[in-house]
Amino acid sequence: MNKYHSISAPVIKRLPRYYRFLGELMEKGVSRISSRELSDMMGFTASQIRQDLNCFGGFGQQGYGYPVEGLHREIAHILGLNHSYHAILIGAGNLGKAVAMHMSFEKRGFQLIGIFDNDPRKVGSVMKDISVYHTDDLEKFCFENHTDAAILCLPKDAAAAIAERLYHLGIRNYWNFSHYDLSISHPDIIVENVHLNDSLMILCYRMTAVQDEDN
Amino acid sequence: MNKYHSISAPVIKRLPRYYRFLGELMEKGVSRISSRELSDMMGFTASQIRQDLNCFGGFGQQGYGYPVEGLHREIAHILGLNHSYHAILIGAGNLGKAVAMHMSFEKRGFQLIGIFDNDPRKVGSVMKDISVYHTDDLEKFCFENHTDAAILCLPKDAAAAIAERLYHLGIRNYWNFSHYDLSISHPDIIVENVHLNDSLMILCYRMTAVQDEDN
DNA sequence: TAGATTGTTAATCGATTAACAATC
DNA sequence: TAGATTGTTAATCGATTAACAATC
Repeated sequence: MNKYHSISAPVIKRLPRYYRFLGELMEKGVSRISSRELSDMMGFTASQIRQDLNCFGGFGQQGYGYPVEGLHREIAHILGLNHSYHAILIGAGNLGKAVAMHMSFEKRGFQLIGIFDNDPRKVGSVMKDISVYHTDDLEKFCFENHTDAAILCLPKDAAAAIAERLYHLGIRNYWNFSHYDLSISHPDIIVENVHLNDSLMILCYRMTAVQDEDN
Repeated sequence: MNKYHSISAPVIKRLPRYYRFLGELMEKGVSRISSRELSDMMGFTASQIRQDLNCFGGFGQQGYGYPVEGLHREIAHILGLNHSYHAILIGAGNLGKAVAMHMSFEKRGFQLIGIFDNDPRKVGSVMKDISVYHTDDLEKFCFENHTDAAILCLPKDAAAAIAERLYHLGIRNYWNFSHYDLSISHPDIIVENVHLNDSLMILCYRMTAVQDEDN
């Protein structure tokens, strides 16, 4: 059984933010911090910060606060950043290329081990030391290389078919940039979605809502 | 006063998803749908769907359901997708290029009117019919062109200084891909964050949590 | 009219905030 | 010891779900 049994989604979503702020504090040479000070920095209440951290253990010390470096390390461990999950990326278009080049996978618990595309002009090239293979070779590659997760950077129509093949290959973890809804067909998979369109529409809504207010 | 006064964040976040599913139903030629059927498709409860929609008005009909096309159009309007907000994009690296090329801004209430970068090799080029300018010309451009929003696709260190300049130019709406926390300094701005690192870490957490469970 | 399904109120559930005793 | 701040329980707040009357 997971030692952090059934942590609620809102708490988990805040963990990376804690991790980020603690990292910044470390860079600034701050060695200890109280929930109150963190609260001022981050915009969460001090109470919430203490509640969140206590889901995982008592990392602080009464009358003193939290040790910045220790807490940073603890959260890294909670997030599982010490892992090196093998990930493949499907779709080497603009978005796939950006994800491959831009992300520090190693710092986030992953290692990118292969990139796939069905454009013959891209196949055989190398991005960030990683070879681009043809999607036809997906099965071959996955038999030869243990693969933990797939990153989907392809259009919706292509995503459905590829997802089916990946599932069949035993891959159960997905970072999904496509607009295809993975979790509908297979309930036993873990999907983290990045829906850029949704995000942009939410910005549009908020801009519009404020404008209406002014009238 | 906004006619959709104080809609809660969870409801707003679900709107783009409704919009997406209704669009798919339209493509399939479905003309009406009940909250129950939508519930099965989308994984929300029927009750929640009815509650959500009723925040904005009674779009359904008892005994019949919701008209797919009408509801789709209504949600587009609620989201403000009929607008054409002028947006500029700062940072034409891999990520910025992907965002510029990949997104259908027009369908999401925006129009991309300029791209900025400080790399002289990029300045003067054209991406998707949009010119790339030097960041030095930001002020000049914004004086000459009405600008509603800025898309930040640059590294954290650069983001802080640029954000300050943009704020000074009167830009209050941001789609932020950088790891710089905009909202801290200026509380009067609207920021929609896309934190890819956070998203990847959450995937890592969930993969790790499941693994621990198995032991 | 009878069946279906919404709109809406009431009940439940969960997350956040407040308060304070424990303790460094 | 006195002051500060955590860990934790209790109170509040808000979101989701259930139920059902209204009505197409």
